[in-house]
Amino acid sequence: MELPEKTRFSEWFNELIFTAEIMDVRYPVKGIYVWMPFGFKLRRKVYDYLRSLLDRDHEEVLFPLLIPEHEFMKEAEHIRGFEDEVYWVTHGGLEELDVKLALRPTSETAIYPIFNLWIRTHADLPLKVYQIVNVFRYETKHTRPLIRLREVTSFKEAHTVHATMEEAENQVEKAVNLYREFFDTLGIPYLIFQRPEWDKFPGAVYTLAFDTIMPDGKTLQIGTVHNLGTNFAETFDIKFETPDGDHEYACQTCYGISERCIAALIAIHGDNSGLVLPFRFAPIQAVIIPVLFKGEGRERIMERAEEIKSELERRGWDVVIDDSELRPGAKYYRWELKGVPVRIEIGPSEVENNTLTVSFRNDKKKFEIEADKIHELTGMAMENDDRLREKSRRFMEERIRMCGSIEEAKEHAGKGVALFGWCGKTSCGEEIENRLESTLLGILKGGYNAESPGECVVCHENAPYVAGSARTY
RNA sequence: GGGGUGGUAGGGUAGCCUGGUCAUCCUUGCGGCUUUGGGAGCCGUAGACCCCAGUUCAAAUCUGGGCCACCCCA
Repeated sequence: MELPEKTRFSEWFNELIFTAEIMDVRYPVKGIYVWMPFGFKLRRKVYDYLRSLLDRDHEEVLFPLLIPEHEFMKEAEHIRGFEDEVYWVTHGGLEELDVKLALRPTSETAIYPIFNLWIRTHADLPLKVYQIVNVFRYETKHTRPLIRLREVTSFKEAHTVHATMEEAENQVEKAVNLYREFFDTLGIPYLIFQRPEWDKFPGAVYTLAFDTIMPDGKTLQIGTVHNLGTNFAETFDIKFETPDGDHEYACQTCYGISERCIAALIAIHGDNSGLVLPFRFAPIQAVIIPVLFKGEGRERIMERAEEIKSELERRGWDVVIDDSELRPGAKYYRWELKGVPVRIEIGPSEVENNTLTVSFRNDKKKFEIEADKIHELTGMAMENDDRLREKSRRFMEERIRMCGSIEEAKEHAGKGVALFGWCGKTSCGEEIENRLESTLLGILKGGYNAESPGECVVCHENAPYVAGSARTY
């Protein structure tokens, strides 16, 4: 029952996911897991928020899971990027299908043939839609819950279409800002990189990616934004009539976030006692623990607990009273494991003095407040979340280092993100990957302030860019 | 991509080498008594040899294959 220490991150994470009842990891197919009720509530709160951000200027749609082979095979680069990992539906019952159907690994080739029908003139643009769906990838190595999955259950993908490249670039920036807001609210710090040519989304002109640093120093890609230019428009013949009557290919973007955001949320905030969750996203925001003694006003304590519960619920909190038969200490451990941000204890003394004993999950310090100051708890919970965010940011920044030499970068890329000057040439980029034995994340575009030292860490020629490298998930 | 280790109850394990008695222990679940301000105790009870084939009078144990998990290296 004892959770491994967080310093043994991999074990800690796997164990926590299961014991905190986020996911049941026992589903008998590799890389496929079950969302349990508690985990699903967490997912829902996070995705409701993500939805609310997108709903500002996107429309939600739902495209089919199955993609006919001839559509999937249209975009050459795209196919090459995914062919190793696509699941195919080849049979209907006992009959072999004439047209094989791909389980979407991502939905470009499902959506864009229909965009071709939807888009006629400049008045149809810009078009901005998103969907939250499951996608399938036949991962061959090391699957793990929430991080490397064969069925990604929570893929939010947005797809936009624009008249000009400039507008598409603009949209990329908007998407980046939207993701910034999302991760800032979750308290997940990030670095933004423009991925190297060989690591961009298959079919994209360029790819920006959000990476966060996990407790073991490896980075986790938690969001991507792609400028597709006219690459897919040319393949799927997505054209529009301009005001002048010409026909031009549209420019597209797409950007995605998966349940890796929840992996990051858990990994970054959690501690040796279990989950730590920001108030806003906690499935249970407060637990009330009645402390009952034999014959000492049990009914009065339970009544009081109910009153406090209703009071908090009126303020929109999700509250649980733990009236199980466990002793109070056992209950504390249980709810700390589950990351409940606020704990309120009510016993004979609280009833008598009209107070509440409160403890926040973060720092675990207990204190008393007057019961009629209960309205102050929301503000305190928010301040607590601010501290969580700061702590996470500090953690990340401690693991980023500007490195002046290959040797230094290699040393540091095993512990966090090594930054260095890069001329931008592919040959130097490849040499960096080989010599550092880690992944070149790309050109730093945000999330951390760093100036280029002026020369490339490999060729020592002029380096306009700061690039980063790390071991990655 | 390469290598290694393993799969026994809901979770964690012993037994396996050397085939043969009621498959070990901890934990969890359930019922009861007692207790409750940081993981209580006692009594009772339930629950397992990953799947498929093979060898054998007999397989958790040996052999082959499959599925799954974990670790190390690239």
